[in-house]
Amino acid sequence: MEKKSNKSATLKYNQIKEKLKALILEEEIKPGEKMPSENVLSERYGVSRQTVRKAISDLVNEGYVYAVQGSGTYCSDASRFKKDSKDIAVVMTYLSDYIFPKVISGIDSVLSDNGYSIVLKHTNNSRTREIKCLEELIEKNIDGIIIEPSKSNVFCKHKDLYDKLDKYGIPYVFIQGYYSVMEDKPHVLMDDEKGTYLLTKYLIDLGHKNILGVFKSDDVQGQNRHKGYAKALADSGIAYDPENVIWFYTEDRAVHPYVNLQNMIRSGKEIDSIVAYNDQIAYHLIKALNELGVKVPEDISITGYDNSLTAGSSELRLTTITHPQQELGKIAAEMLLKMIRGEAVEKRVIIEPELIEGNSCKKKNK
Amino acid sequence: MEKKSNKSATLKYNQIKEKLKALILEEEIKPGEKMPSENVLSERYGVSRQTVRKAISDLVNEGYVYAVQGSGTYCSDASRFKKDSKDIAVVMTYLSDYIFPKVISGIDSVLSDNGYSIVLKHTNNSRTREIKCLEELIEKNIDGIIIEPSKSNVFCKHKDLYDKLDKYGIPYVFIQGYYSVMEDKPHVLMDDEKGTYLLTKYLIDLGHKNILGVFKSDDVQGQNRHKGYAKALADSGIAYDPENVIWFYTEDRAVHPYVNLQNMIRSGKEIDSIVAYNDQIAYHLIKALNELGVKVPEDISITGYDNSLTAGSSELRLTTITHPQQELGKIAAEMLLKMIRGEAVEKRVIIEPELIEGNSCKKKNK
DNA sequence: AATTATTTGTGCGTATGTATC
DNA sequence: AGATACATACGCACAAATAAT
Repeated sequence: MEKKSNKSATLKYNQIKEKLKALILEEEIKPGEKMPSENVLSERYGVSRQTVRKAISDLVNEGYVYAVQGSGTYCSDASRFKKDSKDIAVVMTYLSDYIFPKVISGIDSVLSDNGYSIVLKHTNNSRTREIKCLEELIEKNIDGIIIEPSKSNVFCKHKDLYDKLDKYGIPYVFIQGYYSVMEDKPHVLMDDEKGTYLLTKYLIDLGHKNILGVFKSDDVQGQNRHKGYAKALADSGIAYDPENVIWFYTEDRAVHPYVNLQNMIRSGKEIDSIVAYNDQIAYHLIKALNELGVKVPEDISITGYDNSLTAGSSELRLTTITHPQQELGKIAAEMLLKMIRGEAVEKRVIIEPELIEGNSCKKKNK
Repeated sequence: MEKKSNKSATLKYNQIKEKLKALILEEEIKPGEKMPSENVLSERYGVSRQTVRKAISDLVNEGYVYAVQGSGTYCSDASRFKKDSKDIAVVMTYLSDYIFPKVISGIDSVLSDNGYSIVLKHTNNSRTREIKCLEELIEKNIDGIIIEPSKSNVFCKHKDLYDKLDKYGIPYVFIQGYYSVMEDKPHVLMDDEKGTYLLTKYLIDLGHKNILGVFKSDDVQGQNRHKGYAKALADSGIAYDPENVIWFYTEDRAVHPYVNLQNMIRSGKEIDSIVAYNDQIAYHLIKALNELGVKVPEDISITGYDNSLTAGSSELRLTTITHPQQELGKIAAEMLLKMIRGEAVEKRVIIEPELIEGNSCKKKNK
């Protein structure tokens, strides 16, 4: 082995190859810049043009340079070096049966037709896992990324990874949320604030005053849905009461809102309606209420969010907000394709929410 | 574009390259076998040795052959050619929110931990699209495939593609169904027959006699669920009546069962219960019944299949069969990993069904 | 164990083709 | 149109590794 490498160092074409490689690695010649011509090199190093060609041919195969007939040999820039993999990564927080399937099928409907495959990843809404995912994807040969940020309310500490993506020319689109430090990066999202505004207003119009809000605290969606709730109250002249809001973390979602609500009911707190973070939580809360003998919508009205209910035949249909998940996936995929093609895209696409009336809310008779 | 490809075909070294490549692909020269020497080739094709060398050099770079100085040039064996991509393809029929999310998260839970990524594909349950998918995947560098066969009841006409996978050493596992011509290939499935057997028996035990069966005709699941239904009737001494079965095709699923059932009811046909192909169809049928003023379970009992209901808080809970989709995904992924490692696996894993009692069925009072 | 033929690898020379600027 | 640069193609000589004698 050592003998071989010693020997290989004495080969003329290897010597030239190493010299050229050094020029590139030390950035004497920068990406996109022209290399010296074959004739120049053969004269400079006193070897035949064939020998120079062999050295360059190796460098081409290794991806350091590329040759254009009639023009010259050029130092590779990352994008030229990279050959299209026709793979696009989709990084979601959860692979649950909640909104993920519709988003992914929206994405797929656009990408399949354009010959792309989807590489699926998920982060469990954990920052650590998101970092691991991105690192893996950078290793791979990926043409672009559609990513749902994890815990998007917490400050983004891994901007360097996104900078790396920029450097490597790998385009990416955020969906459902975005990191505030990168608000100039393309993102597609719902107007979450407006959604809960509509719901809360709807409840107020039905005569409700003691409206409980249940929101997730660790993503922008939760923050925005809370804002819409508060704004609707303010606009209707109802005082905002922090005691009327239950905050929960992703990790808590299975027990915290459930238990808190039951405690409130048991303590005799006056609540006539609930604006829930999403449909899943709403159903969860309904269960908690039913357990205590409180009927929905007779005793308490409740609203959801995302219109995730598959079974429209179920007797209790939540009043909720359409979350055109498929549309969201489509738009994100189309933006990414444009970016791959080098076309310009809008930095921010906001999808308007629409209220879907179910039978989970009732006019308050006072 | 065309000009370019025409030109490249006239180049001598490309001609020789293609001839050699053909020898390898048609297995005239098998992996590990010696290629003709440069001098032999130069004489055989009437070109200079340098030209032959250029052709071979390209083949070396592309991985088809490798050269040993002083000895000769040899045909690569597949394992030498292929480097692990750490990608596994999952080919599903639909990316719906039905059973897909759970299966995929089961698969992911195993593969992520082992450093693999999922490449997601779907076939829309179309044979043509399945073929296109497989061809795309063969082009890519994939370590293995988990595939849900499309319309698995129809005879498999594309076995050659699976043979190609075998030849390339790409392992694959079928889930949810399998092609009968390849029953020796690993597959993981539910005991669908037993599932409907349990459901039908359950209805019979509640006193039902006129049990309508609604089944999908173009996959093995549908066939097997029908078998279980028929067997339960036979075991209980109830005559099987073809008039009591509605068959539908994938394409029809949205209207055919719905309309047919309504026609039956309108015509006054006596039906006291329904065994539906799956939960989705069951909910569909419930809607059809409600539209005609028929109540479930008061007037007609109904069973589903797959236990897909997310909202356990809905008032009508289907009596259904657990479809441990996550488990299914896990098992398939574990099998595939073993196959990649070259370990032996069971050819057939069958997951036992279990009845989940809801409130969609009622004891018949006669 | 040494020799020899074979085979690939290195290096150079020349001529012509073809794309680019 | 012409100069320049890379691409193809053939030729030769010798080196280095291998395999068979």
